[in-house]
Amino acid sequence: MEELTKKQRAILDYMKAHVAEHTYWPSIRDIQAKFRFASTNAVFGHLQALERKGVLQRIPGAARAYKIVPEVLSDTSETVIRYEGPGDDAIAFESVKFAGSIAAGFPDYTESSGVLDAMQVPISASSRRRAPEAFALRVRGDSMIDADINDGDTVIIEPGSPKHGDIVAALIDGETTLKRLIKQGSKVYLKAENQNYPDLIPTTSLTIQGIAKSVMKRI
Amino acid sequence: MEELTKKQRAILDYMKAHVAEHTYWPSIRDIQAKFRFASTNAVFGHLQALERKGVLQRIPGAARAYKIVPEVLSDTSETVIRYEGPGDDAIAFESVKFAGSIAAGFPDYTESSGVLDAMQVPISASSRRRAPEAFALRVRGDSMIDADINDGDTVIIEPGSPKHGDIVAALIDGETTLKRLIKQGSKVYLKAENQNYPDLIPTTSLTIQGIAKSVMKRI
DNA sequence: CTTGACAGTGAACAAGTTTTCATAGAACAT
DNA sequence: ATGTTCTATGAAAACTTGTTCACTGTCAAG
Repeated sequence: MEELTKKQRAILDYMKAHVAEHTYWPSIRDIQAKFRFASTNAVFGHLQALERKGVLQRIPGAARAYKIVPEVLSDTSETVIRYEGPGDDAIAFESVKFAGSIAAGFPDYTESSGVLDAMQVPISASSRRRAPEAFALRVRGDSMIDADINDGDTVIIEPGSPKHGDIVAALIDGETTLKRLIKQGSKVYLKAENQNYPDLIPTTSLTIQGIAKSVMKRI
Repeated sequence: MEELTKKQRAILDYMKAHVAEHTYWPSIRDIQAKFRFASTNAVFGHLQALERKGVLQRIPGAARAYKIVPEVLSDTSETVIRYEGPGDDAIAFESVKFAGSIAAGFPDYTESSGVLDAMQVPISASSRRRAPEAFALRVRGDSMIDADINDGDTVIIEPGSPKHGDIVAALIDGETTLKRLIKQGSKVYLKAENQNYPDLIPTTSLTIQGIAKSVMKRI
């Protein structure tokens, strides 16, 4: 996989975050405005690059229509969580969506062939202790084993303002990961609950998608 | 909340499914094609109705851009599990009855069979499709701590034929308890996952209410 | 019978959006 | 020096999409 440039990375992150927040993709003009481009074609070029590099799939001619190609993990694979729904195969739903989240985002999705690891998938609210925008994620990797969150577990994420020490789902450098949030003065970074993993210092941007409120384990 | 007509429900479901599958919303013409409308305005009217009834929120001026208003389960609903319909609907989360608490320590009476609450769990948490009779129990006591099931946890119980070694919710001597099921030849008894607790040998009868498939913990 | 709500057709329009074309500076390897 | 790649501008073309308008039919309530 070709490396992404910083700008491409940032644009991809923005697109993912946009879907996570709004449940629909940004238009080229939305991206243009966000990054203060003077021309839509600047964005267009980046999108072409992202598609050429295989991380983004555009639907020709359709507005606000994309698919995310799951990013390949490096050997030092961090714990990456994948949204319950818009996953590749494993689980019914998405999304959100969706979470896929779409699905997605959004309430009530299952099963998805498309992958979208930035889509919020609200659980239909019935329980009073869960926010309507909560969504579920499946955990991959073992970077949180000291917090007793293991590979294959399902984590329920709720949006909100994270405090120091909260375990959060965060979008950092293009990957969604589950880590403990550390706030030290002006410094903010992510910490794995596993001695073998280094801290994650955000280089470009850090987007907190929600706080892990509970974890579900298969017996 | 106003009732949705059949067509409106179908369109809303289609839209949700579309997002779940593609990660982006359908255009009006996509919907038109799906339902064989001769005019886009037919769809337009339905979308207006969906928005007026408060289940869908359109983003003015933006293409393929919507938000779903989470549908709240009615309190009077006796339905325990919501399944995805045959192709039309796709639901990621199903709700299970909350059947009170269960003693993981010394046997204790269950709080009758009264349903206290309904919680929603991801389908993936246990099997791909949960048995319709699944229910949730809150754990009290510490007799299963070696199996990492602690006081305050919530376990999802599914009816079924328990195998040796399964953790089961059992009615023994008139009390419901959570223990590991041991089958040794003709002998069947319950074993706590805590050295401080003795085995439970059934004196009169032993009724297995279900198998614990997954456990949910607050973080 | 009439009224009104609901559902739909068919055509056209306006805005949103993607895509193409022409051009150009900066960084960089050859 | 020279060509290539990446990034970007500016404008326009082409297509997609949401929206509006005029009109028709159905069905139940008044």
